[in-house]
Amino acid sequence: MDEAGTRKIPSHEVTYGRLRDMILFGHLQPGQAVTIQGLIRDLEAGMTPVREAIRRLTAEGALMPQGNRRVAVPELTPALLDQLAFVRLTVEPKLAELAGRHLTPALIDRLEGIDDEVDRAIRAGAVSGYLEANHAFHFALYEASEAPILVDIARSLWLRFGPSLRVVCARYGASALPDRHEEALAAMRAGDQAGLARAIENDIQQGIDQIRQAQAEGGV
Amino acid sequence: MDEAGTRKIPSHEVTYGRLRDMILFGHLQPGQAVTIQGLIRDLEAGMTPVREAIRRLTAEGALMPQGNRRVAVPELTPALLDQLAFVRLTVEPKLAELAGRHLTPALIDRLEGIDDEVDRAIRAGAVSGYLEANHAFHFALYEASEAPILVDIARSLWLRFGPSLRVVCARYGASALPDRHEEALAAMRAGDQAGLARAIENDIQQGIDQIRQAQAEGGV
DNA sequence: CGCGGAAGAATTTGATCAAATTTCTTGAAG
DNA sequence: CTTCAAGAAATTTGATCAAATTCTTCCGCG
Repeated sequence: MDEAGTRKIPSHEVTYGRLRDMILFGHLQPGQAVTIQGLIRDLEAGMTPVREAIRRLTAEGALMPQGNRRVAVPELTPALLDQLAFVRLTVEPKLAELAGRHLTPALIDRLEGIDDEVDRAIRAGAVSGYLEANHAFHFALYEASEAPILVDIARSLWLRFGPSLRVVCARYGASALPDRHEEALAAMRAGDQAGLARAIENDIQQGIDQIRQAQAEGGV
Repeated sequence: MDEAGTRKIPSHEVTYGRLRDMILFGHLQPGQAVTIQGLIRDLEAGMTPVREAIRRLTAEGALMPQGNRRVAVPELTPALLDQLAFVRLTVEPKLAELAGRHLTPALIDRLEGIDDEVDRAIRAGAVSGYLEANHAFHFALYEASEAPILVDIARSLWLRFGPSLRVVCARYGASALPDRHEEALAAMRAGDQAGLARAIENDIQQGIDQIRQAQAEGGV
């Protein structure tokens, strides 16, 4: 048998996934700096995997080179949020519409199951659980679009969005969060692609409005 | 304080830039594989810089992991081109419109100078010169938008577009290529932001049509 | 006798780590 | 306030190990 190590997945992939999730689900706050040495300690990984993970996430916009040799989670200014909103509201409804053409009953069932998790997390006030289940719902749907370039772009947008969303959740609680998924699921069952795209658009718009409101109230 | 510093550029940045330009300007063909060892030889760089350059460009969609351990320049299928077209036609006219709000006479002069280079390259049939000058024109404009997220996305799209564009140029010659830049420059001088966005949209549409036509005729 | 395929060896390539070097930051002294 | 030195962090090279591809050889079959 094999020994303890899973040799199938390279260490740099694992390290990338861990760091990505830390950013995506808000375990690193906007503005927070990351160092190679610090991640070597925290993630218990070697230097090469950590370096590559940082480079990848920098290329995806999840990290930004700050000044000379530092890298940090970027803060979402109102101007940046406008740009994010513009692209998200273009790309993600399109993904939903495309996905609507390839939906199977099995996938709809799976999405309902994920949405149940979202609801449970909201009722329990579990911020991390909400963020992860909400992400899972959207990307399980988007993957069905069979449009890898659009999915890539959506991933990058979510990485830029995640840290700030976490801050909002922590401030106002998870109960005030958007869940237009019922609307989306109804459209899926009805085979209504345009309605599905609209439901996703509303869901996204609501999340963006939450962050805009939080920004207006100060303290990012 | 001291003059615009001669900050030393790390080797991995230089290596990234070189490899990126090789892809962007079609010196690597669609489907062509790249190896770490090969790039160490060709770019005369160390292993770490090459690895990081590959990771970054993979994250940007300029390279794709092929099967088990290889990475290659992805081929642009009709389905992928549709996705690219959708996002390019959304993001780049928007970039043009935003840039239109920050145009200065100096920048317009500079863009005219770059467009002269484009024309010269077309008349000379210089494919590489055309690709580089055309890229310079668009991104000199886009940079003025002060919308870094949209610029990032546009860069990623161009990286996915470049190799196939080169193939089309090489096949039909550079003289059949789009140059709606005059239209764009006229709109800039008139302060017509909507017209500028339309001109850029036409320019992009023309480039996409060229590749669609080439794909329809076979041989990527 | 020639052809084809499979098994195994050799070479190439990728992944990871550790050490050496360079560069930047920081804090104290002039 | 500037300058210099010490320390920490990032960069880079080289070495080592693991995985995969390629090449070779040999056996069986037509």
